[in-house]
Amino acid sequence: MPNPHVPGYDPTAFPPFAVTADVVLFTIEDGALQAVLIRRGGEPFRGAWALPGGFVLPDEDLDKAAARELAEETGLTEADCHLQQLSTYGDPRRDPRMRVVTVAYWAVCAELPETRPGGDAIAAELVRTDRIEKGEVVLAFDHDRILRDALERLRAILETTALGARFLAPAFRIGALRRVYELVWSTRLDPGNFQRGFRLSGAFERCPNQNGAAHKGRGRPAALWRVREPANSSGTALRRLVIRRPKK
Amino acid sequence: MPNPHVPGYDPTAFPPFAVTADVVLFTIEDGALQAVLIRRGGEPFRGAWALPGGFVLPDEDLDKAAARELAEETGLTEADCHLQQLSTYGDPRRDPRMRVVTVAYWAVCAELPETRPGGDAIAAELVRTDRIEKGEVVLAFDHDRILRDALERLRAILETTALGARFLAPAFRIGALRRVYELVWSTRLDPGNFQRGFRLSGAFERCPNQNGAAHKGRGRPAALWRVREPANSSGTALRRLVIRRPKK
DNA sequence: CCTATTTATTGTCAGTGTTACAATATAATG
DNA sequence: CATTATATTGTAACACTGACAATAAATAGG
Repeated sequence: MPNPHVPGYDPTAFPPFAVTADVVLFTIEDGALQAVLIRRGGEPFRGAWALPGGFVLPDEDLDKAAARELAEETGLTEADCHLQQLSTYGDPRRDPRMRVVTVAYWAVCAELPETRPGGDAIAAELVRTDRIEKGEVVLAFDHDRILRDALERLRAILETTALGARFLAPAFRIGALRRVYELVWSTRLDPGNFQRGFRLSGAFERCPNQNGAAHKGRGRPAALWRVREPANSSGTALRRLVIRRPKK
Repeated sequence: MPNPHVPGYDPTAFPPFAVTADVVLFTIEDGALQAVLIRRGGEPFRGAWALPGGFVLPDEDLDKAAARELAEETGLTEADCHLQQLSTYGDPRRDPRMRVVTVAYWAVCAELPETRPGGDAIAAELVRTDRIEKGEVVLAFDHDRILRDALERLRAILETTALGARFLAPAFRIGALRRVYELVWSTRLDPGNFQRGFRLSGAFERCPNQNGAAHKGRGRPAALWRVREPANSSGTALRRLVIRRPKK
């Protein structure tokens, strides 16, 4: 079999590379940004937390592999979450057993199902990202690095897209979205200014049945909003949002 | 050999994946943004342009593989250019012969050497990116898509980092850097406003030997500048620059 | 030597966006 | 009905942007 680039070069002469897809799935629960992790049962790194993921199948696209692994380990379908490639990690010693190149993805979802479509319970658990950033939680392989990179990407992307809304149900209140931003950025945002940026962005629209669900709390009930032109297949083409992350 | 994630799963049962590293190298010549490409000699895509690249070695890091391929095909060392991972492409049918996952990189250099350190001539040639964007040039495999993604990344990154200076010699004039921006963004920038953004960014400093090389042209000679804290190993930590890309 | 020409650099100013903060509105709770 | 909590609107100082004008410094050509 000829080489795709250099003639006379035989790739089968090399020991095979394994290619995996790992997913950093973010969600918000208990007022904190959380990552979905799985506790390792076997060696190496027995008992450590690891990202959900696994081998890319011989005839499977990378994106599909990530979506499949995510579905298998969390029960989430492609419509439930935003899934996007992050980066690829291929240090020769990142897995002590063999050469594994992993294509890392990051994802955002509103709520984690308790059970899979099949019916059996989800093995995945939630771990607060602040605990990981403080180094209180041990992650297997180079998953700590991957998760930090994903966090950085998530924080950056919130600044320019309406992706923060993927942490919430399709119909949400502005205050809830503001709280998403505050949690992800670990900062405080002025409600009035957030409101203005939110409206001027043009990325959202009022829900028609605004009178619908009143909320439980005390104060003035907020209007329900949703993302404009939602579910355009993958949700990639979200409009530019103009909410700035404070300098300090 | 056990599976890194799912026990009882044997990766060697699969046909092997080949992993390659391909590089989109940008440079400026003849007043145009150019990409460095190689003309394919063999099938498939004989005669089409392709990105420089090749197989990752069994015990080689991805970044090192990209740097090695770049050096082999263009004679550039790591210090000569900024090299950064772009994205990974793994459609099962992207190479008709076998399953090849490619980790794509993008790079920026000031000047392409004529000969390799070894002494033999460089096979790589320059192709104007505008011709590729217009579809006048046929690229092999999915390299057209990769190149377009790299272009998008390059344009975005110029907005927030001082990376544009990597298109130039270590000591450069502000006007030359402005011309880089204008070429990459296909736009016109006000010299005065560019000057202000340039200085306020704090990313640059005057060269001590400012009186050094007077330039050839007619008008007032410009001062020479350089990037602050240059060559911090990889050049990743370039300061945030505040030059905005015009809306239209 | 003088003038035209070219590019660099500084200055200006209106328009616009941002930030911090105050004020008002609306409904639930006790 | 007062209290409370949140949503929403208003405002004024301030910073930044964009278009353009003005000045500075050199060279080329007569």
